[in-house]
Amino acid sequence: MKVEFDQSRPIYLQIIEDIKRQIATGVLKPGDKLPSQRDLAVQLQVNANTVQRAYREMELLGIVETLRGQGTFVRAERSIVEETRGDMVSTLVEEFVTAMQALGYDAEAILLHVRQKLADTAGNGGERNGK
Amino acid sequence: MKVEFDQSRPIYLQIIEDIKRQIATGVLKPGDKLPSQRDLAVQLQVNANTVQRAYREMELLGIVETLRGQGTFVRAERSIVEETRGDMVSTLVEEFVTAMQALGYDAEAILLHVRQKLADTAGNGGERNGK
DNA sequence: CTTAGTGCACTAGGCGCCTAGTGCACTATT
DNA sequence: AATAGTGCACTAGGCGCCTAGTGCACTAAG
Repeated sequence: MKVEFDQSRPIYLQIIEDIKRQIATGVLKPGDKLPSQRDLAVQLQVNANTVQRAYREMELLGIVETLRGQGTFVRAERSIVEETRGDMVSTLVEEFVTAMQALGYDAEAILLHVRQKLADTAGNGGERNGK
Repeated sequence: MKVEFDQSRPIYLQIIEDIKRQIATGVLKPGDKLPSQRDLAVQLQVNANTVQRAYREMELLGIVETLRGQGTFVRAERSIVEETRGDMVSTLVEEFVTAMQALGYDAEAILLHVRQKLADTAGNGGERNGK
């Protein structure tokens, strides 16, 4: 697995975001078992304590559930999955639009840039199945 | 001035981003004098050394120019201003689109969300003068 | 020359993130 | 009972960011 972490942000937060994304996209489903703290630590080439911290935080967030001696599992009922997904999207869009407006772009200009980027991506093998 | 800093990221980086944004949007123009390190520190309620670090970094980036004993000035010739602006937008759009795709959204869905957000913002007193 | 404003270098310490290592409690399997 | 896998707590240390404070060199204005 890839180990790319943004050097300027806490790793444990990035681990949480990654797992939340996997839950939101259905890669991880309710009831699924997460890798053990030790395993994920090896996989991400990170210290076990860092993974431990990420898992603990997610437990407090109600995203996962821990069974001592057995492992950590995706707790999310349907509603929570969708809520998580919704929250992530809202935050993303919110921050993007705000930042673009702060740079002086109006609605049209923002949409234009997004369309352009999407067109580029579609061209470069970044083919996405249309569902 | 407001002092809101993202707790999870280095303050000196956020100071740099803010100033780059001001340059990109024309709030700060080539030749303009930045606040002195001490003044900005007071203004942002941050230690002078933190501002010092931000200024030093920007000097290395070629964004500003320092005249010992006089102050720090926006160095950017036209070309650099536009380049800075372009870089910031590219990065923003790139990261936004990538993140949305990682969440499983296709082009249409992404555009829809952006349009929706823009519509909201336009409605809520977030009125932007049409230049 | 004196004074004020500036950039800049330096020391010292607090705090959070991360690493490293150890040990214990619990569960499931054998 | 023994073993392996798990979550979890604890200690110790390194490092980066930030704060706090001081002093020096340079520039401009009086």
